[in-house]
Amino acid sequence: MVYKHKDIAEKLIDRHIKPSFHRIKVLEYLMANRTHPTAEQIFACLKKELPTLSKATVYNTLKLFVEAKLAREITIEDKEIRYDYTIENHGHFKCESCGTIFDFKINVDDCITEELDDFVIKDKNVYFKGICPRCFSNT
Amino acid sequence: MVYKHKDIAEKLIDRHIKPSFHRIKVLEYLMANRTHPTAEQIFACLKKELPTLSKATVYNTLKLFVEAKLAREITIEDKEIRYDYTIENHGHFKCESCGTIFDFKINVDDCITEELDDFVIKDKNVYFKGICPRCFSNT
DNA sequence: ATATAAATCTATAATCAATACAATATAGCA
DNA sequence: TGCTATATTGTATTGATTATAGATTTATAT
Ligand SMILES: [Mn+2]
Ligand SMILES: [Mn+2]
Ligand SMILES: [Zn+2]
Ligand SMILES: [Zn+2]
Repeated sequence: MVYKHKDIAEKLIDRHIKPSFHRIKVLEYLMANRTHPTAEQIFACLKKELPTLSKATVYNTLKLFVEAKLAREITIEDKEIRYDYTIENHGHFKCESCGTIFDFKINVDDCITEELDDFVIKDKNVYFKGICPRCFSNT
Repeated sequence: MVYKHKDIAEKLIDRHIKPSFHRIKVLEYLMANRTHPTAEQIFACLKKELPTLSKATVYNTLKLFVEAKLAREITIEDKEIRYDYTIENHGHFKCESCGTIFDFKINVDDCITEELDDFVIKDKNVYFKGICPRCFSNT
């Protein structure tokens, strides 16, 4: 899928973020690469195209996006934060063999008790780990 | 609850871990403090009682425990790993205001689809974030 | 009991993602 | 054009975790 810069800029404006060129490029990357990349991966890839890009900008931009709910952080591994453009509720499965993070449908609201009735829930994450079918069949 | 060192040693032997004095103390701490402490917190507290204790020993010991499924890692925050003696499936809610991590009952198996049927699931974590009732009423 | 080997522990250095910060560049506007 | 606020850069720093090597304790054998 290819996104027009104008449309991406509009998404940023909707969230009251000024659509600078770098911000558009980072958001474009997230929209086009639904692989739950790390800040490092985003930086390395965009750096080729934008030689002056700074790592700090990538970190700053991603933090902005998360605050604006344009992206979500995946902390399935303590080592590194991964970023997901898809906000809608879904779970993440990380294959311990190949490292791939898969999405899966889940509706946790269906299985929580009234225990949390008085809690203000702002963020929900479901993280599974194990072996993916491809890695499992290669053993 | 107070635990006897002999009983704790047995738990370690069951998992094929030699029950050294320091290992017993760390496990005792985890059993007595179900507050999801960090390695740093465990170290700081035990250090008072065991002046020669090294931070590396705490880290090594915790890693051993996790591998042996005597404890589980909570990576709800990317900043730090927290440790939980309670293995049985339950969710974690972190209050963004006071930092407390609450346990809650949840059975995710009830709400996953057949999407993951071919995946080998070794670890399941449910992390919620928001504001706890106490902090909410103090605003 | 003493020697030898193995396991455990300590202390310190190294790692590395993330953050802080100060300097520079850019964009929007009078 | 200049002014001001915002965005970006480059680098220094942080801080949790890991690696490593030597010291100490524990176990085993003679
Ligand atoms: Mn996802
Ligand atoms: Mn818990
Ligand atoms: Zn895999
Ligand atoms: Zn609270």
